[in-house]
Amino acid sequence: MHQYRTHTCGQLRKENAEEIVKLSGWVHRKRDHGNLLFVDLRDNYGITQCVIDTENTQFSVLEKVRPESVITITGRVILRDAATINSKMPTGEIEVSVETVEILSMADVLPMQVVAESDELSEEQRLTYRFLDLRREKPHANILTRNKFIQSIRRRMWDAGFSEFQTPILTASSPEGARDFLVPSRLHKGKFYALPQAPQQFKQLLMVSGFDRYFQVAPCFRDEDARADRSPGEFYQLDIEMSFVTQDEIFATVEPVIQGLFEEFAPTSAVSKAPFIQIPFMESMLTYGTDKPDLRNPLLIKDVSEVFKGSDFGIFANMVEQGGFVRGIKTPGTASRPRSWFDKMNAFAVEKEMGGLGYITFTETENKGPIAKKLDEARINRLKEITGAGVNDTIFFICGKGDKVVKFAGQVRTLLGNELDLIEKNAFRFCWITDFPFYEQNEETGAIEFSHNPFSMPQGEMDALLNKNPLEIKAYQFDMVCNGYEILSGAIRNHSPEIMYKAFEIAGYGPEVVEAKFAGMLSAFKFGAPPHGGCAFGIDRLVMLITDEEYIREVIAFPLNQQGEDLLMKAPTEVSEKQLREAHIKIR
RNA sequence: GGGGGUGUAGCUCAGCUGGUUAGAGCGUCUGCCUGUCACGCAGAAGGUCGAGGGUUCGAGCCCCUUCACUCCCGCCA
Repeated sequence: MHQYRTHTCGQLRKENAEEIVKLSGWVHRKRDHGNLLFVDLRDNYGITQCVIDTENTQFSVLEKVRPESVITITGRVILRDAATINSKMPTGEIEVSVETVEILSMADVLPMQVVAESDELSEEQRLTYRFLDLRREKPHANILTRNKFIQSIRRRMWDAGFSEFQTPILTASSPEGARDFLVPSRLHKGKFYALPQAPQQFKQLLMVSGFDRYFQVAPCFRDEDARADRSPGEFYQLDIEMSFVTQDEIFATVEPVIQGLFEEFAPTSAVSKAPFIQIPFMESMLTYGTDKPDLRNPLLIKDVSEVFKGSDFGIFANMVEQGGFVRGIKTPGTASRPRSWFDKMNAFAVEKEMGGLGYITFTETENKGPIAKKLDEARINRLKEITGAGVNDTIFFICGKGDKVVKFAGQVRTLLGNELDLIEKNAFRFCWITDFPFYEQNEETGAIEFSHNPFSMPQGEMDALLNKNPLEIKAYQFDMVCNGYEILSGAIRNHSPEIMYKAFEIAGYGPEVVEAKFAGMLSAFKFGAPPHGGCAFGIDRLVMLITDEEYIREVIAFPLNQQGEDLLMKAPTEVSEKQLREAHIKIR
């Protein structure tokens, strides 16, 4: 019987000495000493050193084999001399003395070096020859980690009483949200399917169908541009939905899953313990200048507008008078920093077209900085009280108006945290962001629009829609954030047709629009719908966090490049006239 | 849609103020080498300097156009 191997290349140990074994794999490295040749043979499981000398007639065969060729070696396992043991390799105490060699697949001269560090290769090369790239240690390990991670997700979800479902890939274009990928219909001229941006409506329909606890490792498709932490085109999410739940019950269900996953896959890192802290959206925007706060950064933004109101520091006082604000960030122990450092911080603000970055520094003897002289002692004391600043500390000020400046304060917080090396190392810090506004006002048109997700339930339900200022209504809408990355988004859904009609009416849509857009959902909600809610984790982003990768491509086997192209398979591509004709498509 | 960066040997890059025949490391090929493990030593081949146009006595280098890749903003309910 033909056989490719008796062991893998990561398997043999000194206990196997004297066994006749057969190994198959890739030629990782060759070290040719003329009359003695070492070949490192590599497979998915490891590397084993094989050795042959000129007494064996197959020496010349092996000598001519190029790196990355696939070969089978038969030979005897021998113990290495003490002096030649390689303690860096799990198989380093033995080697295989080659008896026969079979070449299964000779490799051509390589277009890129497989034995190289990732950062020595260009993205273009790596993606064009992804099959070579994925042979390399780190990319290979990342994809296997992803496998184990998803395996663990499934086990944890099943253990928590969830069932896994599959929902359609060919579905209807959804009117809200991202751009759809469209698929033309052959049978229905002029009509299109869309790939799902998320299984949102289907998982809600499953709840109406009485399934109670749903999850799916769901492929999602959005025709939007890429970022370092956002794969273009497609990504996977852990999609979850539950019936008869409150927001707190969703939190309590999800927290142990995510905590457990991070403790399992990042065992040497500090991981937040459930329950995770909850930060209302408005508070997050004030204190962190973002709705994705990195809690590893200890710096906090405080509103100090009251201190400057009516003060002699005209720029700030006037801004507060005009409805603006002043925010302060205390940085501990920075009083002795040279002037050039403060200039550098200021330059950052100028670069962002934010005027500048004011500051007061407190020493034993004086309050330094141009702003300090304009404030009386009472105001200075109030500043110290609000920010917690004391001797040797500096307060940086951000002054202005509007959303852009709120976010700028967040950028300053991040900059200062990095500059002062205050970011907690080797830690995963989780929090919930809650109470997102249900509506927001379009800055240009003044129109009331959904700020997030029209499927979520407004807090206060119908009563709030009827009696509150729309801009003050919160949604049962939440995110989970880890180290500055949004890793989950979720909501308690709106399962009431009446509330849905009213919610859309406030956003300027009549019932005919709701019926046209969400016919299936509305129909389902009219025949007995359980209150339900759920959420979705970005799986790629989670794997990126646990593998400590900066780019999401590193944890996806075959990612598209930034232009949404597959350089290996050459997608997207033109198609034949016949295919176009059948799809009723004409290219302009 | 907008902004930044990069493009020189198969790969990763250097190339000064515009000036002789465009360099290095790795890889490839040839020769030597029986204990290496990023083996070593000697040698060789390998270039449309992304493409097109311009300025100049002279362009890898300056200018214009264009293409590709990459990062960011917009966008991502």
